[in-house]
This record gives sequence, C-alpha cells and structure tokens, in this order.
Amino acid sequence: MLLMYEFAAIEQKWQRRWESERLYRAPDESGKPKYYSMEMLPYPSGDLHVGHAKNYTLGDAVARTMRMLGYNVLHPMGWDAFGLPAENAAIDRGIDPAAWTAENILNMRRQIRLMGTGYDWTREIASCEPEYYRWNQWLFLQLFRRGLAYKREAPVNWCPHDQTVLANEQVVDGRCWRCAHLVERRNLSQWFLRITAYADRLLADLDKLGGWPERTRTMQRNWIGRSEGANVTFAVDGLDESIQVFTTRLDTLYGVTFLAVAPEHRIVDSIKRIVSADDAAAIDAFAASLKSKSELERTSLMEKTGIFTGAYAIHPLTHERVPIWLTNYVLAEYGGGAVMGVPAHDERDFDFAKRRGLRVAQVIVPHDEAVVVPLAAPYVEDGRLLASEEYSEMSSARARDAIAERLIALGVGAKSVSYKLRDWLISRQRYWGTPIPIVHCVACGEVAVPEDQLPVMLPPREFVAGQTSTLATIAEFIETTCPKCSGPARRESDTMDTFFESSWYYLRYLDPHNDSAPWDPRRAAHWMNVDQYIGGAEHAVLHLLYSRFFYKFFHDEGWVSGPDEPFQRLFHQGLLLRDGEKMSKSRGNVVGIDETAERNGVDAMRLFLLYVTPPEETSNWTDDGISGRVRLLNRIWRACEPLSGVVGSDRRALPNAADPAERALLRAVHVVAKSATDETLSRRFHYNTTIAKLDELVNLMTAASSDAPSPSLLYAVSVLPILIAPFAPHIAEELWERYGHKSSVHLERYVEPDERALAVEEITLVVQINGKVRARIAAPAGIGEEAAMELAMADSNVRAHLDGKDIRKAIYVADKLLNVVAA
RNA sequence: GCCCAGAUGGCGGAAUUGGUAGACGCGCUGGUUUCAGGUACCAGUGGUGGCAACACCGUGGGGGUUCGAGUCCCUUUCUGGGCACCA
Repeated sequence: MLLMYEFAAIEQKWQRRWESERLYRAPDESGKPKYYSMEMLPYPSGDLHVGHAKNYTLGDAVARTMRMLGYNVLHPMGWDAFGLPAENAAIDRGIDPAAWTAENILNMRRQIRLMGTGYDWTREIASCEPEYYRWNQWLFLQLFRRGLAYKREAPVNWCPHDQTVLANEQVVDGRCWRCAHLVERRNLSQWFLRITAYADRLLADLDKLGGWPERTRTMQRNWIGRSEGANVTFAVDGLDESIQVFTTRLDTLYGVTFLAVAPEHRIVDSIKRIVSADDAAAIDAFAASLKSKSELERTSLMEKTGIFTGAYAIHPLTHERVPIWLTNYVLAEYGGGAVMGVPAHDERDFDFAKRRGLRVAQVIVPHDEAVVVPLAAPYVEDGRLLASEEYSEMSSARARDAIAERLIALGVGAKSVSYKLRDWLISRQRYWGTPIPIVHCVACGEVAVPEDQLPVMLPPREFVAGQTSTLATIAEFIETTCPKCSGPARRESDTMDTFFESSWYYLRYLDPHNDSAPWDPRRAAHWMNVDQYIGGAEHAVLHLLYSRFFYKFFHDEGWVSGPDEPFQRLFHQGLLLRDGEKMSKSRGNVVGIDETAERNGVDAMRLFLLYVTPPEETSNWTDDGISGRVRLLNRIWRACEPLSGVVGSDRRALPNAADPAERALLRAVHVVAKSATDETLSRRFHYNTTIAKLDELVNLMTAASSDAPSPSLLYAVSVLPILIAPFAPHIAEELWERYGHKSSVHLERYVEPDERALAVEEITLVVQINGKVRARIAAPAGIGEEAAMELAMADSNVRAHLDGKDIRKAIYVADKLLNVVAA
C-alpha cells in the first residue's frame, strides 16, 4: 500500500486545536518587534471562493513567516458588514439584512478558518455592530465639529437602480461601480466630507509611500489632479457681477474670443435679467436640456454644444467685449464653472469655435516660427507671444508670470491651484448603514447628537419582499426632539457610505473592546503603522485614498502618532481566473473553498495558489495544476512520516557531510530557507520560487531515501516541517507532532540560512569562445583565471574552435564563466 | 488620445545586480509496479539536422551598444490595466 497523506482528518484536527489554544493571538506586550500585517477585510456576501483564498493565503504566509522570523505579528480579521447587497437581499426576499449578514459572517468565518489561516480572532470586528458604528458616529461628529463634515446642495451622482447617491470615486465610466447602471445628475442636499482640505498633503505624501506600487500612487496623483494656474476676473457688461475663470495658460489671455460657462453657474440668473426675453428663454431651454444629464453624458458622450447668452464680458486687459456662451463641455464643479475660450491654443475651445463660427485669435507661435499662418489645429504648446501688447515676444513661461503680476496689481486676478479631487459625498439614501448622528431642528438647524447619546441605533424594521424604503419612512426614528432646545426635530435619515467604516477599522483592531474611545492612542502608538497591507488594486482611489485622509485627520487630532500615513507597505494581489475567465455565479465556474478543501485538501490549495504565479500576477485556477501540489504533499509525507520515530530534536543540528549527494541535500534545505526568508523580508513575496526550490529539495530527499538514512537526510526530514509551516501549516504541524514535539511547529524559529550549508565546492565553469558556449567543465570553487584557462585548453571542443585563431583576450567571471575572444 | 505594466517551449512560470535561457510544475511520450487506479516510480520532452559527438536557430518584430543582451538603448507591433473635455 502506498502511504498517502490523509489530509481531511489532519487538517480538521489542527484547525480545532489552533483555535482552542488561541495560537495566533497577538499580545500587546511582548519582547519582540511588532509587525502589523493585514488583508483588506471582506464584505460578508455569502460564500468564499478560491479567488478570496489567493488573497488570504498570501497574507497568511507572510504573517506566519514573519512570526517564525521572530516578530510579534498582529494579523486580524473582520467584516465590512454594512452595505447594499444585504439590503438588496432583504428587499428581494423580505428578510432582515442583519440576520442575512450574521449568517454570512458565520459561514465565511468558518471558510476562512477552513483555509488554515492564523488570525487573532479575539480582535474580530463587524462594522454593523452598534459597538463599532457607535464610533463611526463619534468620528463623524469630530469631523463635523472641525467643519470637515458639512451638508450642502450640489449636483450629485444618482444611481436610479440602487436608489442612492454615489461618491465621485464610485462612478466608473459614468456608471455605478456596483450595479453598472448609468448614473444621473441630481441637485440634492447631501453630507460631504472635506477631503479637499487635505488634497495637498494627500498628494505630497504619496512621495513618502515607497512601499506602495507605483501605479497606485500614480492613480491617486491623477485622481487628486493638481493644476497650478491663475484665476482671472471678467466683468460682465451691464452687471455689477463678474465671472471668474481658472486657467493654466495665462500666456494665452490675449487670445480669448469668448467665455464658456456651465449652465449651472450663478451668473446665469443675473444674465437672464439683462438679455432679451428670447435669449432668456433659450438659456432656460438649454439648461433644462442638460439638467439631468450626468457629467459623462454631457462631456464624453455628447458633441460640444452651446448657446450665446446675448451678454458680454469685458476682457480685463484689452477691455474688449467678449461674448458669453453657455456650453455643455464646461464642468460646473471645476475651476469655478467658467472657462476663457482660447480657440487658437486649446483643443476643446478650437473644436467649439469651429462648430459655432467663433473667432480664432492666435497669440502664441513656436519659437522658431516668425509669422502667423492660419491654424488647421490649435497650437497647444508653449512658445513666443504675439499680438499681446507689451507681452509680445515674451516666452510663454515669462508671460505667465508677467501677466499674473499685472492682473494682481489691477485686482482682477490671482495665482491659484485647482484640484480634480472633490469632496467625498458620504450620504446614502439606504437603510443598511450607519445612521448619520445629526438632528434637524427648525430653530437650531443641524445639531450634533450629543456623544453620550451614541450610538444612534439603526431602528429594526420589517422588510417586505419587493419594497424599498429608507430610514425616512420610519416615523418613530425620524421624529425626535432637538438636543439643544428640546423643540420638535427630525433625525437625519441618510446613512453613511460604507467606505466610512473601512477608513479606520485597522485602528479598531488594536482596541476592539474599548467602550470609552474608538481606540487608545497608546495602542495606536505601539502598533501603527500597518507594516504590510494586502488587497486588490480596485481600491486604489477609494478605500486607500479615504483611509489616508482619515488617518491624517486622526494625526492632526493627536489620536495617532508617528508617520501620518496608515499603510507603510501595500501589495496588490492579482486576480484569479478559472481557465482564463473571471469566476462568477452566472458563468457557473466558481471554484468554492469547501469543495476544494474536500477534494484536494487545504494545504494543497494554499501551495497551488502561491506556486502558480507570482502573487501580483493574474493567475489561473486549473484542476490539473492543484494535483501537482497534492503530489508534492504526498511525496513530503512519504519522505518524512516513516522516519518520524527516528528524528527528534537531536537531529536538528546541521550535520557535517563530505559526500557530494549529502552536501547537495543540506544545501537544498538552506536554499529553501533562504528563499522563504528573502522573499518575505524583501516584500516581494514570490513564494512561487520558494516552493519550486521546495520541490527540488523533496526530489533530492526522495532520491536519498534508503533503509539506512544518512545524517543529512535525517536532518532534512527533521527540519522540513519548519520550512513548510508558513505555506502548508497542517501537514507541517502533523509531522512535527509525530516527531514527538509537544508544542506547535508554528512557534518555532524559522530555519536560519547557513552560509556553510549554502556554499558550493564544485562549480560548472562555462567556457565561451567569442560569446558562444563551447564547453561546461566541472571545477573546484574559487579557481583562478589561469587554472580556468588551463582547464579550458584541455577541452577538445574548445581547442577545435580555437584552431587557427589568435587569442586576443579572455574575460573571466569568478566561479562562473571564461570567455575567450579570438579571431 | 494620454499614462503605467507586460510579451520567454503545448501551458503556468524561472533566470532580483548584463554572464550556462527554459529551474520547478502542468501537460504530453515511452517504460516499471499493481487484481485494479485521475493521485506511485523511472526516463524523455524549445526547434532543425545528425547514430552520436556536436552544429545551427531561438526570449513579439526591426536596429544598436557590448567580449557577452531575455536583461541596457532606439524604434515598432500586440496585450492587460488606469485616466479620459479638469480649462
């Protein structure tokens, strides 16, 4: 009978024991250096599949290796438990979202344990629990107190399917990030967080984040979108009011032939009063036609349109009259919602001017051109100014400064910086979320719920299948009294964007049961920052930006200390596909955790996920692929288990060996140890190469097995469980126990790579002639150039290729290569 | 359109700093063992030629630097991702 590794019983046995012994608990006090390692917390949607396992297995391997390298590792897990899927399930089926969520958490916690992960479950959190969202509300109140949370009416993104507004970051290609329906534009009064107040710091501090993927930093940079330029004030002819435009190209100011204004601009109402009734009617009609269109529809999807208002602005320097147009392509929310139209030097203005027959006035020419020729396309580069009064002949760069000075002196301009980043809209017109702790009083206005009245509990409600509703419909929740004046008042009926909860949960893990503060700053001082954060790249401008904003706020408030960035190192794992396709229920190609654990075992699954590609790459689940890892585990079992009575702690000292095969075996052990250590400490996490080296080791062990095992084989067998513990924790633990050890292999120190064992005595000397390999000769390590040349010349193939040629020179790379240059 | 990352056997990948291209695994081919086997063991497996020794070709295409290039430079094609009227 072949000896087979009976994974099912063994894996269960150890998962139970780890749990009952709380093996992975991270004490707040320890003599060891701390290491905070975390994966993005999951939404409890139902079932986990092997795609989730790829993420958690990587994080687990990292945490386990760091623990075995001597760190006090904090590796927590929790649940991002508020959100729309639960509410939608509740509406579909007429059930309670809390119950649905609790059931899913139960199942997913079981599945995460089934993966053999080593989390500190004593720190588990769920964001839908009052103990958690109470602090969510508390943090909101602190933001409110500082003026960083405010309510205002603004054009916002409305998803007609999900029946709620969305943050800018949650609109992807003009569509709702969750349900992919086209987003509409609505003017609504909503709660915002003033993330723009932190725009400069969020941008500048990206440079500190050397441990982040460059592409993620670039995405955040682009999202924040800082532009340096100037504001210019254009008076409106016939009005006391003016229009301010933002431009980065002040050097083109003399090329302005029109002003383009968003139909939402404040000036429009005033303009209607000074133009003809026909013009006013046309303005209204144009504004109405764009009113509900989203930014995407108005800009990317539509051609440029616009109407002349009938009014004129006055150019601040030339005092010429400039027609004011309303257009679809000017964004109301950026740069003041008005643009100076310079068709000669801007693609968009050129396009619009051509369509509407507006004048094109060239004022910049390339430095090497003397004359103005009719433009077939706008000239958008810097150059030399023309037709610009005293600024003519200046370079663009100098003119920008000179014109800015003049405008400032005249009081009609100022240098200015604009950002694409907009304030974070956090109101959601949905039930299953954190209630915003504000009361609207007729007399007092917006009043914060006093902190001692937190949490504002999410009221229970009946869900009837097919029926949507929000907190606004629950009268006993809405109707209240004002905390200030005790007069009649109404509670805020919106709940918070769930990204609010996930912007600070990494701090709650540090102090999950604290009922007087969201966390103790001393704990934060000890554990922060997160040393390694692992999660998907899809959060690059969502969670990862919001969290940075929150953390900077906390830092300013003195609640956290040290660097004002939460995540020192970030790693994005790649997707996991199934046979080249995305896993999804509708395709029916989802590989579940349970069935995989049952068929192949968890250790095999973990090894496969780490082995198939480097972790940042998209990888592909195949049933054939995992069988290779099942085979590896069986080979490990057969190499080690029969010797379990022979090996014990006395076999763990590195033996001396003279025999080349034994030396190779010892070396293979330490090659694995070095690889695992290096891949972890370098944060490259390419455990695929570590496991390939493990394959080589096991191949050597299989070849070396005999009735009289050598000291080197016994050594390899005795330390193998330590080597594989981070990757295949169950089989490692089982072998360890069978060797007679009383405590867990996961409490052992990892095998320290030994230079003596890694040293090679014999090398392969590669002999090249003119760069082509002509011989490979075994040679002792440390051989000198002369001796190497002698060996090479003794080789018949080398001599044949050198026949009749003069040796010009030789390049010798120690212990590797000798290249003879000859002609 | 702009920005970023890639392209290596039938497949996933290895080669971290210019120095043996294809480690390791999957698949495939042949064999051994077994009453039996999707899960064992052994051997082979980039292409062409050759009994072999060996030779030539080979890391998307083209060019270059170098004694030597998957790796560096220029250019080009394709793939993936992000941004996309931000004035």
